[in-house]
Amino acid sequence: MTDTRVTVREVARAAGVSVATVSRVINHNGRFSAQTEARVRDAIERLHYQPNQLARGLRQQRAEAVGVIVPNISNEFFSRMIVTLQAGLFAAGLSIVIYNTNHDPDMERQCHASLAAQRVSGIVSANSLEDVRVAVRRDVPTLYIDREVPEGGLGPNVSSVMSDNVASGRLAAQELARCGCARPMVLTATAGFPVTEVRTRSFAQELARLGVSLDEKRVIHPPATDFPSGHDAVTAALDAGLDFDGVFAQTDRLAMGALEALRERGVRVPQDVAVVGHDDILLARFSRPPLTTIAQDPERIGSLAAQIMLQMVAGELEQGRHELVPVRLVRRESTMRGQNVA
Amino acid sequence: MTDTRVTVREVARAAGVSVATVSRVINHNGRFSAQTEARVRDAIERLHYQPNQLARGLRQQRAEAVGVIVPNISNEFFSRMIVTLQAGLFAAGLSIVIYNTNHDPDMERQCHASLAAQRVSGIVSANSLEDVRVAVRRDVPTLYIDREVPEGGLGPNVSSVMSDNVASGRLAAQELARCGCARPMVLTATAGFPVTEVRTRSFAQELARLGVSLDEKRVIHPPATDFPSGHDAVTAALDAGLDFDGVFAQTDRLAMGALEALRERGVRVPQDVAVVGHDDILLARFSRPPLTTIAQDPERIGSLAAQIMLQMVAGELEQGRHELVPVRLVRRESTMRGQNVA
DNA sequence: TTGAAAGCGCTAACAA
DNA sequence: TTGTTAGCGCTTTCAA
Repeated sequence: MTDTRVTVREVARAAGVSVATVSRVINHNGRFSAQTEARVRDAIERLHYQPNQLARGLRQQRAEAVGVIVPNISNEFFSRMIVTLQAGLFAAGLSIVIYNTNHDPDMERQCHASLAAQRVSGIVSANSLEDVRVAVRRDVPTLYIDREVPEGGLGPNVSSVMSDNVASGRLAAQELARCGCARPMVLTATAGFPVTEVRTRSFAQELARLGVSLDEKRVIHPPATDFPSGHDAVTAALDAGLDFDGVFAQTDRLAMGALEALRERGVRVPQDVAVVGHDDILLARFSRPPLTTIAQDPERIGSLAAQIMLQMVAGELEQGRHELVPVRLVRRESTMRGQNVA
Repeated sequence: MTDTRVTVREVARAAGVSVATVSRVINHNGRFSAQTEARVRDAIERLHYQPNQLARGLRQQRAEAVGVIVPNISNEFFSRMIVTLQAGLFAAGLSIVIYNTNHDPDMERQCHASLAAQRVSGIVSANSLEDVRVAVRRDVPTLYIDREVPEGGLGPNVSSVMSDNVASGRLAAQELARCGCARPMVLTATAGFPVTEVRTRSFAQELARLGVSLDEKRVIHPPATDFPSGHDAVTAALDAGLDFDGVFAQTDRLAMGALEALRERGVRVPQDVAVVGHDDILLARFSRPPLTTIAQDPERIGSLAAQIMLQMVAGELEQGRHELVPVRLVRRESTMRGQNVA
């Protein structure tokens, strides 16, 4: 069993060298003879020595850990992303410290304070509300997930990884157009959410290119992005007599709420209304009907994030990296109309 | 902006006191006049002082952090549990460091080594394969989730929290019996998984009490607990001509795979076969037909875990606490036969 | 190639 | 009530 008590001192004594030499061997620093190294490694092995990360961190002025801030880790997108992020960082000896903010700005401030106090080597911030300008003043490498970040002038300590949201909007537009939709509706997030606004814009643009116009009154901002919000928004739209024959819902949960509302009112999907979701969560293939959706790749995002974070921590980046991860359309029954069931 | 550079020294100087006094005020330790306290707090405020957790941890011989080891955080049960666990610990100033092991014993060893090196204050281990006897020798408080732990004699540093698995088995048995099932089948985990074995045993016992017997040949151990395993196991059972009229699947994913296999073969649920799942994941209400299942309460488990961990860390426990969290039957269409659609 | 020693920022024992 | 100081375990000059 790893004995918590052993220190460099013990190892040094056991190996018959100084603590400095032990440290050199551990960190591959400076020079030492092969013989010395062997003796030290042997002592480490025998004593089950575990370098104290607290002491090392104090000395180096930073912990071998990265902070991860997400709205809610039980969101499938984030939890899947974190799996690969964690694996990638762990392989390089970095641990991850996780916080959920539930989009609460105050909680977010507390998390950042806690991470500062822990002197983490970097911060991965997903979909945070925090002001980027504030972050830039910090000197700790920060990587934003799913977040529009001004590319230039932020220096080497700010990077970002996100899905190709322009492609998302475009693919959704193409799919609904292919279904022959003439009056498409959008269920998006609360107004002002950059990522979803990009998608909506791109959606409208591509529709226009295809000769379909997106009417402002059919762009709906539900209070949240969950199932009930989708359900209620569509129910309200039907009640208000809003006329639509296609839906682009910016989360699958919104889409599934929409499907339920439509079914309740006897509106047929895809015959009367075609529906495209976004994310491709596990649920999507089980909805009634199974949901066509724009799949994100959270695993890819996580491993890319790990890679970039490691580069930033190592000081290898002259400039922040800003990466777009491809999305793809997953066609299921909710858009299977005659013309595209090839 | 939190300035990373400020130390107790600066604060002490600014407040016109010694570093010891600053430390006392911060930690509510020892005595100090109200006036001194005010001056110190003021200085802390003005300088945006953030105590260095690395230094504090080194001095105290332990970090203000708890390690969390799970098979895979993208498993809904764990991610939901972690949300409340994290919140509960954060409120007490503890961060959580997370690892995924994917049930790999070697990875698990590495994680424990890493946590030891970080001198975490405690470890929450979910469904781990690690030997408890090994853990007992460690002096760090360890809390097992979903894990049978011998209650006595482990001392104050080992606790456990899990669902009431005996109740799970009983409820499933009652539900299938109520459906009139005479030849129930069980889809469980790989043999030797303690938690699921408890459920199976309790299931069989309650069935017996109700006059139904569980035939060994209808207890099936699929290779994994996911959708394909459930699908393949049921398909194989049908192919083998196994006769059954009810299924207790020990995860909802297994259950959903079973539903799909049954549908493919034209077996009607619930008319021909009634199905009960376990966990109540988000998906369960969307299956075809919607799945009756035994709901676990991961949020409750997480917050209880936080509470117990805090007690252990504070040294308030004479004995480890071993808590059972209630489960409940959520009845949906997969068991709605005439006799119990009340 | 190796060792001695300073010091990272903090807390706590001891003195005053 | 407050201050002085040792030392947690490590890395890294500086000297040898």
